[in-house]
Amino acid sequence: MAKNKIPDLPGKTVERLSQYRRVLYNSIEEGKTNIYSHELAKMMNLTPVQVRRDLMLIGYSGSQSKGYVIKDLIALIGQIIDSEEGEKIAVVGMGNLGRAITSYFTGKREKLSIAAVFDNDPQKTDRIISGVPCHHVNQLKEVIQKENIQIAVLTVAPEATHNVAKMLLDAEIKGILNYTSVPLTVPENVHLEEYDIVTSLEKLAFLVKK
Amino acid sequence: MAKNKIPDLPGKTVERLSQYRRVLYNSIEEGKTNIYSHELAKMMNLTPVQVRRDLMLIGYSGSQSKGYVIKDLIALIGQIIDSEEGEKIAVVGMGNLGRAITSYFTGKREKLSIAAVFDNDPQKTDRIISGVPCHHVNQLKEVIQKENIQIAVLTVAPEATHNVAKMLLDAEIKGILNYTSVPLTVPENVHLEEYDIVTSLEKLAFLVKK
DNA sequence: TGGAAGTTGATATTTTTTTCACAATGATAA
DNA sequence: TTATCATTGTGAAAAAAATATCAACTTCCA
Ligand SMILES: NC(=O)c1ccc[n+]([C@@H]2O[C@H](COP(=O)([O-])OP(=O)(O)OC[C@H]3O[C@@H](n4cnc5c(N)ncnc54)[C@H](O)[C@@H]3O)[C@@H](O)[C@H]2O)c1
Ligand SMILES: NC(=O)c1ccc[n+]([C@@H]2O[C@H](COP(=O)([O-])OP(=O)(O)OC[C@H]3O[C@@H](n4cnc5c(N)ncnc54)[C@H](O)[C@@H]3O)[C@@H](O)[C@H]2O)c1
Repeated sequence: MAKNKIPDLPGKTVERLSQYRRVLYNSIEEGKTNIYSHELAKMMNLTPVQVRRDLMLIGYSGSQSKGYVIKDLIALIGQIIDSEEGEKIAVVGMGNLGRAITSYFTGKREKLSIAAVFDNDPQKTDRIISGVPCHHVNQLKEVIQKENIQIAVLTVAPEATHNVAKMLLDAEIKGILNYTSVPLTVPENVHLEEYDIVTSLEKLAFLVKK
Repeated sequence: MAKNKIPDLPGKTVERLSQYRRVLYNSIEEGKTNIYSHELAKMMNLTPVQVRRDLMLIGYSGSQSKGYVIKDLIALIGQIIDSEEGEKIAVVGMGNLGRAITSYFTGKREKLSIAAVFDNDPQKTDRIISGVPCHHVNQLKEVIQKENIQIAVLTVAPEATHNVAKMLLDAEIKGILNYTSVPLTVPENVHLEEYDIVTSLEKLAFLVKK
């Protein structure tokens, strides 16, 4: 592994770093330049110690009097979690969810962009959707390799999940974010995240009934 | 607390129980009646020990020869995570995401239903969307209390988040699933879950670049 | 009949994640 | 100058989560 400047961070810390950056952008907009661990913690429903521990892990130091310098912290988080050249993303399945995600995400991050989307419905393909070209799914491998896309978001109809996943692996995708309710299994050199709103709601329902 | 039949389960176990049930439904459809821990584990990318541990926590016993009886297990998971009378949900913000979620979720679970949705755009209110009545947000408290809705999904425009959250708390909501990128803080008797696709994608990008 | 294979259930252990506790620092003001 | 205060950074402890290990049970088959 060539780049070894990246510390070996706990997964939870990586998620929080992304969230820290999000709220820090808001703070900048409000005109703040510095922030204390307890302020950041409050905004994220965490403890100040948790915040300091995370920042310690990425090697960032603040000052006791002024706290952390927001723009430096944002920059450092970027160095840690962004890739320098940027990372391209594909969304496969331009139904309700795929379109919602594409229109929401587009332009949100400098180093992460949705470079192509796919569907198998000719009504949707060969046009621009939310500023992104929509290709027919049978061009998936070609486009992914040409554009050097490494990450895919799966929002196809459930019954198409396994087929499309196979195509993605064949195109040597490196990470998949699976929103279909069909669980996937991938080789261990491919990173997989899954999310289902049903799980979140059932968890909430469980907590509420207690 | 009246109901004390509910074991005090780890949050992670609750999430997995919801997912077990989801894949078990699929297995039933494929004609299976019994399942071994290693099969369930494989489908969910877990270890068999993890599966057995979770089932132990809810007090379910299988047989060494036949494994677990799928329909019994589904029923028991239901007893644990579902509320008997069912739980009603509101979705606030009928934009792209709110509509995608509503159409996806409706009819998916017996004990969890989206009973009302809200928006502030007169073009969207006072009609049926994906089978659910859409009210103007200024009727939020009234409808939530009349329908006895305890859980809300927040998918409004970011700038409306705090206002709407305040209204939900005022209507004595018990759980909020927040999809806006604006972090919320709620009283501790209210349960809060947050999810943002940007976090998932940034985490994936981090893992991919390593 | 006996033993090999494969499974569950549970205790023990390890790993990961969070929290505690406090020394060190620097700013403030008496 | 010196005491006070709020803050950071971090080793140590605790809590939570995952994994290892293995006895006990069932089935099957030689
Ligand atoms: N994880 C969540 O929280 C969540 C929320 C909503 C929906 N979903 C899931 O996301 C998926 C999409 O949901 P939706 O509401 O957008 O459904 P949808 O029916 O609106 O969209 C599905 C899209 O997939 C396309 N498609 C079907 N087969 C395809 C194939 N082989 N190749 C390429 N595209 C194909 C269809 O043309 C359609 O555009 C479904 O699997 C649904 O279960 C998940
Ligand atoms: N968490 C995620 O992964 C994710 C993904 C996509 C979008 N989002 C967020 O979800 C929200 C909705 O996204 P979208 O793409 O559907 O946007 P959208 O603009 O399509 O929808 C927003 C809806 O909220 C309604 N609204 C605005 N103010 C309101 C108010 N005061 N009361 C009631 N309704 C109000 C609007 O009328 C509109 O229908 C945004 O905050 C967006 O940032 C999150």
